[in-house]
Amino acid sequence: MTAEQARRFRDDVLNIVGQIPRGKVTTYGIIAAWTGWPSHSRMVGRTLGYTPEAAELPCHRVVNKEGRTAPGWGQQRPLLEDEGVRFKANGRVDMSRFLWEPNV
DNA sequence: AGTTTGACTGGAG
DNA sequence: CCTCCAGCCAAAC
Repeated sequence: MTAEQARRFRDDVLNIVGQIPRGKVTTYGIIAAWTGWPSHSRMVGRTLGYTPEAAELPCHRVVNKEGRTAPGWGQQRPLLEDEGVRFKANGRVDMSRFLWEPNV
């Protein structure tokens, strides 16, 4: 991955996160696939955690594919519940109802 | 330049 | 439900 590609990847990730509607969530894998780098789901998480601009975005609306919130970020669940996202008894987001995917 | 590290995923036990 | 492992791969050590 060249520096140029890395920059576009980061920009795409941030752009997508900014488009997640209130009350919806999406996954690292979906974002990675949409950028054209489907095997970079871990890079999506890294980008959100280490890029300052991510703080301006609703990055709490990004969860893993099983609907689990980010480790070490206890505020994420309350933030989601405040905007209507329901969690199942097992502590995971009800993905069948709240998953959002980017429009092509 | 080699090793470790994850805001991941999928499968095994 | 849990943990562990393999594959993943750029970034941080």
